[in-house]
Amino acid sequence: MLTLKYIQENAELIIERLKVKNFDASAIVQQINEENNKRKETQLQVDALKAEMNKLSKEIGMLFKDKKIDEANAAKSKTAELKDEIKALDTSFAEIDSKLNALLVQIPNVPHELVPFGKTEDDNVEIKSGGSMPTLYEGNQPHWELIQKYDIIDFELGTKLTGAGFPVYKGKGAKLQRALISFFLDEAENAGYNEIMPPILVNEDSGFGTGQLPDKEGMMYHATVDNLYLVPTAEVPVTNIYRDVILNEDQLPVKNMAYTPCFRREAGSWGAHVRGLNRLHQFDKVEIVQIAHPDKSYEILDEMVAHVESIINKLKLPYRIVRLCGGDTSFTSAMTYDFEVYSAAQERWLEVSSVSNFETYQANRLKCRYKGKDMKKPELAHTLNGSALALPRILAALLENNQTPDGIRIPEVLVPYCRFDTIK
RNA sequence: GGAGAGUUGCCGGAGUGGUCGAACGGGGCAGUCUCGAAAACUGUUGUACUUUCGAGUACCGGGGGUUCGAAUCCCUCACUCUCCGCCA
Repeated sequence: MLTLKYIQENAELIIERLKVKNFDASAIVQQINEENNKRKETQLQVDALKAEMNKLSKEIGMLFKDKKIDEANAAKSKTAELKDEIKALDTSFAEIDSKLNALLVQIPNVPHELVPFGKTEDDNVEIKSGGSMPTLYEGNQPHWELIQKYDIIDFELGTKLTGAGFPVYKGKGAKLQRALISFFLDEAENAGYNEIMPPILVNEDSGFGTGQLPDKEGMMYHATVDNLYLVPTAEVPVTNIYRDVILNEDQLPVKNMAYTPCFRREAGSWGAHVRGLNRLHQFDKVEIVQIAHPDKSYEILDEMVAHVESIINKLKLPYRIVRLCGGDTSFTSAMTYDFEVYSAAQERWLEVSSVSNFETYQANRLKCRYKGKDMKKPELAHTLNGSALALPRILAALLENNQTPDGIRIPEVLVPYCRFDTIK
């Protein structure tokens, strides 16, 4: 969420910029100002009363010490009224405070000035493309047919064991998953990221810290007996490592990566565009996460984009990078780049990575701060994350784009990991 | 799952009803000394909100309660440790 201070100092700018996200913030900003004024007023009163109470209590203590019991008891009787007043004001302060908080979490992150206006993905701006389009042979097939043909991924078996959207990877399909995960982790390691293997169940506080809770509760699987949530992305546990942490300025940037399975309930529709591997309830992903100095975060965003691009290049997939328009940029993000790879048999672009700078928006919820030598107070850090990469759609594109009448060719970089070069 | 003991600042650790945001030790930072360093000595060292910029308020695992007054007493939840049980 945005900080109160920032909202107060930049109300006009926020309202103007959020139009890019098609969000009218004017009413909420006004309500926030009103609540905040009430809050200040109440705090002023309650603090004064408490100060008086503290003073009285000390005096009573002294009187008892001096054995002036009667005087002490007289003073005691005076406190009752004060106590009631304090209690009442404390209650209304808490109410105002939670109202204010509820308002604050409703304002999306302010988009960066480069984020274009727009409502849907059609308004995203392509900033780069690369790789060469494959020309497939006559009779090529989409991946959902290929996986059956070579018996490497079994959706029906997954349905038997769990339900729709939980595929079973078999034989070379399973090995290919393992190979991709190892390859992605090694690439991230070479780029200076520290490997983390986090829990894949998280508590409520963590869900709140990265913004999945309270609003997007429906996206996560909930283990209700223990009140834990299955992670929708490694971003949640890995970013929450820094919840309530004050880092030293010289520790920045913190570069972590993690492989986890990801679980998404995805209540949305199921149709032609979400066939096969295009949308799953459980999938694998390697995530890169950075905690950055505010002055460096956009430089770092570019670095992260370059990292993802290098991986896709090594896999020799045709891709394009788009800067998301306001309408497509998520609630919490200030700027997001999406990577799409071309799926030749489906003849469409598949989103395989999303790299975002959240600036201080997540950090404010997390209370993730840094402090430098010459700083009086800690400041909020910037958080960034990106998929590097999500497996299923990469796999779909690899299978489709590399199919030949004699089988599916494995990209060279993966062969040492797979220890086979063709799926026949 | 059963029984018991705990949770205090950057770390260790004292504090069982009042002057405690908290002894003492370590660490960090600044200074003295030194060509420099070490040692020694001196000082300093949490976060948040409010502020008429003097200060005020809150925080000793979380929440609630008792009391004029709670780190300290009570309730509750979470976590940690020890023993028993179970177990990859």
